[in-house]
Amino acid sequence: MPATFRNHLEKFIEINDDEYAEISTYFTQASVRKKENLLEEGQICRSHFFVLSGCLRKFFINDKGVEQTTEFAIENWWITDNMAYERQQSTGFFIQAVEPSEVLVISHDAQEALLRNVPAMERYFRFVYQRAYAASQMRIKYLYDYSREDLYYHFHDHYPEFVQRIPQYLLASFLGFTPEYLSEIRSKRRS
Amino acid sequence: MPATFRNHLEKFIEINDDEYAEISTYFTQASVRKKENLLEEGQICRSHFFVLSGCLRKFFINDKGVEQTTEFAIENWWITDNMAYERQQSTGFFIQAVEPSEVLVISHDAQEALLRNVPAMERYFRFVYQRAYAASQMRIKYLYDYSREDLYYHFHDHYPEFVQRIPQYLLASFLGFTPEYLSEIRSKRRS
DNA sequence: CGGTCTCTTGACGGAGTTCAAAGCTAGTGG
DNA sequence: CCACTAGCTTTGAACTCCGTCAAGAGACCG
Repeated sequence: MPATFRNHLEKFIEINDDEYAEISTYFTQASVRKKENLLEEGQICRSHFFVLSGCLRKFFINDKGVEQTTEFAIENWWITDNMAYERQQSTGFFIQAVEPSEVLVISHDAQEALLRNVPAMERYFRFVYQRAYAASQMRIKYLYDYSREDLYYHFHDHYPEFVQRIPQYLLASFLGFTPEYLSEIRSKRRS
Repeated sequence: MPATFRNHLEKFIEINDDEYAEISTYFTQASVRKKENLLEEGQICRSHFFVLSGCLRKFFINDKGVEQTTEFAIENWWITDNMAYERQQSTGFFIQAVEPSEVLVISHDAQEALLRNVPAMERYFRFVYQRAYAASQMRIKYLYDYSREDLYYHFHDHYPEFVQRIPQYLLASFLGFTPEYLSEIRSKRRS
């Protein structure tokens, strides 16, 4: 496994060479092409993905047949359908590469074993979920607090490099409105 | 500390009497009256609350001066402003008792020490945050997928005892719309 | 170059908000 | 135990944000 993952782990926990060697045995690595799916609606959600490079998104298809993006994952983020993963049930989501990406993959069984056998990883994942939960709570606050227009400007100012990186229609999908309305917002400020 | 907390812990981890005795030393217990605040906007968020009985809610006040409820916590749920708690920063939220409640309180410092000294609690909190994160993700999905009316019926069918328990205007606030609109929705079905 | 994918523009419609006022309910004190 | 008040819920009218639909203009890739 690439050194970037070890560096990432060491931001949270201390590990020695032996431990890292053991941790490595639980993961596999995969390359995904743009638009390739790592998870599809109806499948059992067996894997948890860690993004080494590139960008993934999670989306579902609503009753009008429109893709609704609920999450992006870039370098050093974990992504899966956590509810379906935890219960090993079928998912309502797709996980797709927005860019060509490199990911680490761990199966649910492997993750359980890893947590049992390497206690430091309990601590690591406690941090990961704690931060993810806190971020998710703030996201919910913004969804309540901001208008669609405000959401766009907030995201635009907070993650400018991200707005550069992904197409507008995915950004609109993530922010919960239509590409047409995003276009309207952008034209307002230009004038 | 009441046995209900030990029962709750033992759904996730195994602990013996000595461990439970140690765990107990990190917590204090508090009674809160209806409408009493456990946290107020502008304060440093120092505590994490576990609800033994009763019901708490978390809300913020938006730019129009309206209270927006983002979360309820009933028996066996944890609640705090996780982002502010983690960073020991000032919060933008209030946490208030909806009903007379009994809570366990742990400070940030105490929680850190507890996690260091009782490894089983790393595992416990990993579970807690993992589930909370998964639930939060599903909540976000619903916010994207459902109309306000659908949100009401979804909540109504999924947590009927909860709809009984809390006043309508808090439910409207939690679902992200006005009491007037909730009233309109309800009158539709009655006819 | 040709075709498909992405972004823009404008007209119209509908879900949900705002404001105001009146009815209802529940807690409180006398 | 009743009466009063404050807080909660309902109703209706006007308004706004944002979605839908349709059509055109760029832009990217083979």
